[in-house]
Amino acid sequence: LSSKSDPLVHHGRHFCRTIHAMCNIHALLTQSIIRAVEQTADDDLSDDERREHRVFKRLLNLVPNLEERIMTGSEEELTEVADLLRKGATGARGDDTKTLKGNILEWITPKGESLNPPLYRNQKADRGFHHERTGALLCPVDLDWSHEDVKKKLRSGEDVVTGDRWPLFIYADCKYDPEDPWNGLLRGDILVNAFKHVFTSPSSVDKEHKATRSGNARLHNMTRTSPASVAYIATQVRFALSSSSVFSRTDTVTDSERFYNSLLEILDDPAEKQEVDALFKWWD
DNA sequence: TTGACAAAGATCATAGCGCC
DNA sequence: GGCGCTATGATCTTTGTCAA
Repeated sequence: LSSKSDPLVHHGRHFCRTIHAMCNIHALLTQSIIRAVEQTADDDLSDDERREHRVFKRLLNLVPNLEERIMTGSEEELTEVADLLRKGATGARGDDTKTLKGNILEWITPKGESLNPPLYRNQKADRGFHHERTGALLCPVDLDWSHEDVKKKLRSGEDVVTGDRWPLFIYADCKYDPEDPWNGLLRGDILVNAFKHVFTSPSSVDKEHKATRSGNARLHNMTRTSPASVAYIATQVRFALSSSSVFSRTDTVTDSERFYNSLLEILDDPAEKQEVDALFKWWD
């Protein structure tokens, strides 16, 4: 076709955004093939392995002929396939990180007002807990940002926020109800805006139909939201609000990987199925 | 109806950084 | 000093618009 890059790169981009953003694709393929060859029974798998297997299934579903290609191909070909997918995945993540970095400021600025002190589109050092607005949004739900010593501890790093402590921005209207943690969960405005930004088109956030070309959702025939796509967006937003300039999965300050996984875990938990179903009905 | 044009996005290439 | 990753400017592609 007209595209010069390998279709696998393209699929890798979508894989990152909607299936799994934080995995080692080569390892995933290798492990999954081993399981397929040994015909491991489903009961013998650990929870993690079962999760991994689901990811693998979705990947096969996404990429035409992938199963045949990796099952019959050589070791070298497998490595090449994994590499192209990985390239697409990291590329997509980088691109999203970049564009959200500037645009997110428009969504966190109250209408008709400006931020005080101002934040800059191309600079992150002043964000995170150093700024009133981003600090309030990132503040873990178990703390109260309006307390001065809470702010102080978060700023100094005395209180380290790990990825499993959820920030306020993932709740609708930034209201967390300790009695009912599901109330408003993952329905925040910023999330919705960021989601549109990435999947529909950046311009679809404030105007209905202005885009002059098809966005990511259409490019990939995406018709529904999925747990991984929302978790991905939440992770991107969390990073965009933070003061760190480098996205790293393992970095202990941002702890993005744990955050992402903790969201996925909740959304995958059979015990929460009802709530999750309601949530995605809302999203669609 | 058509097709040139330019805007809007997607993707690519690479410099720079931290780590071993 | 090499290696792997990320950020970001540069480049390529697609699509809606508008005038003929």
